[in-house]
Amino acid sequence: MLKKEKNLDFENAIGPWLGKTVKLVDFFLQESLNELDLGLTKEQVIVLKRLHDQDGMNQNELAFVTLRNKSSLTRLLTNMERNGYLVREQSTIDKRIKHVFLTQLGKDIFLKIRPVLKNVMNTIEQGVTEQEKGQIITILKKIQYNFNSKIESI
Amino acid sequence: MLKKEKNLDFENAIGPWLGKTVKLVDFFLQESLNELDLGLTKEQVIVLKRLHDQDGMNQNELAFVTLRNKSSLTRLLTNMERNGYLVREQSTIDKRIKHVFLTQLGKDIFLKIRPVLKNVMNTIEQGVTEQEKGQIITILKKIQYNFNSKIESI
DNA sequence: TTTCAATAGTTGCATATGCAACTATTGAAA
DNA sequence: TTTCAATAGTTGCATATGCAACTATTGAAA
Repeated sequence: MLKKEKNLDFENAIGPWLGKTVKLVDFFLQESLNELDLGLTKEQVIVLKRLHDQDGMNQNELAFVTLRNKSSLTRLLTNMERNGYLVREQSTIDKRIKHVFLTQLGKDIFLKIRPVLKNVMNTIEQGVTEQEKGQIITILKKIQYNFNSKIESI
Repeated sequence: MLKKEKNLDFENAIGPWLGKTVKLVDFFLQESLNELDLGLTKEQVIVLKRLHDQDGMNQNELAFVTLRNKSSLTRLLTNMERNGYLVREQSTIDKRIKHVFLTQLGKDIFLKIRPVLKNVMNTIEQGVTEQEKGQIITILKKIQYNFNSKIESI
């Protein structure tokens, strides 16, 4: 068992546990979305959710809150615009900026998928006590702080 | 504040906190790898790590432990084979199966990146007490259990 | 006014991913 | 032996991603 110490220990480290957990959650989310047969990806769903909360954000803001590179966001929005979920509108004040608005279709679709998101969130927290919920969020905040101070660009 | 209850609450749910945390970790890991200028992706590094632990796994096993679709793995391995990190060898016992072995280059590269992985894992756990570490892993296991029982295919 | 660094968004290039359909092979039942 | 469902891996197609270089626009300094 001494040999173990020389290697990277994935069993007793937080990182790999986190990574695996999020992958399982993502699988389940995408699988649930596929069942709806709307051709939505989980990434698109997050954008719908953010715009539903705050319509008209510009692309920079949307990239920031969804933790995406602005070029990734550009193409994600292009796909979603093509599907009629949203529109981009150039700002009259600053012509560099584009505001993003949900269309009626986008709003309707979001209402359809909301139960799916709720179900995923409920499944995550099944059997997790309120105390544990507080504990994990506290620890996750701590971890985020460790990286926020190390990462300059989003 | 009553309106909040009707919406999905991303602030007090575990899922979004998990997702954001993993994204930050992944950014930092990829950024650290980019500094080494070896052209490695974080996905490739995980494969190197797994093969370093257990050389000669077949593709199915490797897909399973890295939580990847077998077609994703096929192409990930193709890229890594092209870069000379590994080789595939058809099994003589069952010709459908391909075993994957690290080359000397692959082994050398892994030793170079091991400190980077160690650093990421240390950064995650900075300021996290042993007690908290136990807590979060316990809770993550619980969450994984919730999904493992719901997801049939990997 | 002119100049030019900073900013918002886009595009080229390369990688990673999943689904569905495919090929090759295996092994058990007929 | 022959047949055929099951299995391992690959390929086509579409989406998502990040870096670097690009265009268009802004706004402040000269």
